[in-house]
Amino acid sequence: MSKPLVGKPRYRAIADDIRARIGSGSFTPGSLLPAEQVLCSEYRASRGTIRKAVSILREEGVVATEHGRGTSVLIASELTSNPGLHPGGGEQRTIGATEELARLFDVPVGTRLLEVRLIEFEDTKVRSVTSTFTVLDSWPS
Amino acid sequence: MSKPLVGKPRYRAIADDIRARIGSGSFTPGSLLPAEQVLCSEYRASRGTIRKAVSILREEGVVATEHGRGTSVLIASELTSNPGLHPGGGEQRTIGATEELARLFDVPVGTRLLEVRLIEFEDTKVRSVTSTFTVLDSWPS
DNA sequence: AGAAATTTGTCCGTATGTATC
DNA sequence: AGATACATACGGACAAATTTC
Repeated sequence: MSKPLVGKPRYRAIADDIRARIGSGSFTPGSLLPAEQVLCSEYRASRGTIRKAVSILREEGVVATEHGRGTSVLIASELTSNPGLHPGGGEQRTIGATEELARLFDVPVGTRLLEVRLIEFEDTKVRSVTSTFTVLDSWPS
Repeated sequence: MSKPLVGKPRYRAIADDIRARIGSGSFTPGSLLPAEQVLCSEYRASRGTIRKAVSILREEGVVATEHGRGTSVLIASELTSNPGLHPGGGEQRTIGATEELARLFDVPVGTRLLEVRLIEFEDTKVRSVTSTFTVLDSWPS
């Protein structure tokens, strides 16, 4: 771990750590994350805290969870080179379809989507944010 | 209440009920939702379940929560006439800024945003989804 | 087919911390 | 300072879906 863990909630620190492990290749796309019980032991945290951490990554489209099966890693080391969604940062990235987007596209949750983001500025202030999503391929297969 | 509450988790049934109460005008924009403790009593549910229900409405941009203050209603009976985000449904709605959008716009979470959604079809299949967000006004003041 | 083990989902209760009024 | 209200974290229990044997 070797994380400060100060100033932010444990569930967020854990989410950051898991995200980093995905980015570094410790967890590879298509594979399953360790079970919640295992993560509880590893991080010495309760299941609720672990589930909250994983839910963050799920929201980000980094992983997708299936009842009774486990949580799959969706994206790879793109994470490290992925500039994210900050103003002035990169303008596109791949994500796993969230529940809402999956419903719109009528594809399974976790389907890889390309997000292209356009940010319109007014001076230094953000005036509008536009995101366009398209399906890249299907997932799991 | 008088709800079936079957086939869906209690936290979702409760979220649906609160959303309906907002839509019907029982809870008006700008006012605070009853405290979590009160909702616990009303729905005879644990605090975790109530918090999960409220978090759904927060994700939807229907309400915004402030630590130590309470949860404010953001939108009004638009809810009932608001077609939402289904393909073929309406194309715009107002939401409260989620954490990510708030960061991009550099405004407080819950700031009212206008979302305009454009859905491109290929035959009957959705090819792309584009959402544009702009700031409507500030919140709380 | 079916039983058992695994894994995530839901729900409860409690305690403590932190922000606001 | 005190009261109120949300945030975080723990623990336990059972249900539901999947996989494995």
